[in-house]
Amino acid sequence: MGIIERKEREREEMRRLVLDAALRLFLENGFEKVSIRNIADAIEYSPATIYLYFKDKNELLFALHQQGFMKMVADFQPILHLEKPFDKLMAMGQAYIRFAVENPQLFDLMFIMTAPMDKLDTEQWVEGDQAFGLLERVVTECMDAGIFERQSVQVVAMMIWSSIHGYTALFLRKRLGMIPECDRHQVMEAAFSLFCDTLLRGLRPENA
Amino acid sequence: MGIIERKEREREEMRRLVLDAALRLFLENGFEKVSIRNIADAIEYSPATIYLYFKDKNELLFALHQQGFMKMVADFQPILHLEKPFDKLMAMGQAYIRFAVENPQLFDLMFIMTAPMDKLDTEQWVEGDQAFGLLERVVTECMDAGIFERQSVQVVAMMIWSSIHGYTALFLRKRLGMIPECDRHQVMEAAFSLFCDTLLRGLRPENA
DNA sequence: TTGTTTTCTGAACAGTGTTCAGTATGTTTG
DNA sequence: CAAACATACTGAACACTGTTCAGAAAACAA
Repeated sequence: MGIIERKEREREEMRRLVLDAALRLFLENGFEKVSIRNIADAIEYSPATIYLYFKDKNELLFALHQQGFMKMVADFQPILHLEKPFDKLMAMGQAYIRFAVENPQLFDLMFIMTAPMDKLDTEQWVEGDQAFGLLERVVTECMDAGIFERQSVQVVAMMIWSSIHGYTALFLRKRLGMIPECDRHQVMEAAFSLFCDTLLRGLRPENA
Repeated sequence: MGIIERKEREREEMRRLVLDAALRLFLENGFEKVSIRNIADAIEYSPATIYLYFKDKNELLFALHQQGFMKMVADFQPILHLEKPFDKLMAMGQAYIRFAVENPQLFDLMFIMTAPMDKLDTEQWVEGDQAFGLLERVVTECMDAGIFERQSVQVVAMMIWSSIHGYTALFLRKRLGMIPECDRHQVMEAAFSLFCDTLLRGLRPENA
């Protein structure tokens, strides 16, 4: 009786249909301007149907947030094959920023919007955990290579992630109005590069 | 003819009445759950009346965002009288984080939400400019005191602000799920303190 | 073909931001 | 003082939103 398996498959296809349409609309029009009714129209179903496959809008957003993480992890993959640990670290920072600039809506969903996070609350955030794990691994490599002084990997990774995230969050939410439009890109790059230098100098072992 | 002046004053009082009620409701119930109608009910006016004093909801949010900056600048005032420049810098960082934790709604409005920012767009963001100026001044003092190597004040200030902002933004938007609840506070503090040390070591003049 | 289960939908509910004609109030002028 | 004007306010409506649910339609089982 493969019939229940086919049903399961059809169910998954329907979820995909909804998610693909939703993502397309979100990327086209931004989040504020896309409603359940819009998505339903796009796939030619009734709005009520969507609620047969997603508990509510937040669950739909959370599914897209997961998709965003899959894309991000895929984007990061090539970096992990670089040789020098510190180059890896810098490349990851740049990739993070680039991901945010090129996929602002996804990034928003992944790291800024509250909505998709409301459903899990105190529960473990596996997507974030996985991505953070990547960073921790590279930090560990930097320590193993003697580039960073040995100390809590978690704390160092946290500091680095926060710093990179800060730039991107402020940029995406248009909080860089104090820097003239024309200089902005330059200042951002300079600040990133300064951060890398500062890390290198500030975290290196004392006897180096 | 002080009559038009009185009208002007009454107009300002009405704006205050709306803003005070709005802020109270926002702090009580969060942003998502407060509507123009709620605010109108609270001050016992019709919803339409609010539109005589604010162009739309975004303008109201922007006014509250300004109020948030006034509070923040006031909170920062005592710090500016500290003696050692680097102590000032650290105190500012801590004050920024503390402000965010103690006034999450205001902070949201000031630095995260897109809504209040939509109205000015490319225009100058005077509130942010002013606050950023405070930071730039302290960074300059650190350079003058020989604690930091001389370089672009703007870039250094940018780097520091971004880093501190990163922590708070991730924390407020519940993106620290990979750190167990119990350790979180500890890790955050450790990361902040590590950042201060890293700055000190990474930005000090070469010959020191 | 009948009965049962699953999948879907129209219509409604309670809410949102916003507009506007019309009323009520306050101010100025003849 | 009364008429004319200006300002302040509101009820009702518009076009939306997320969400629910009784009942129609389709798919499956006997």
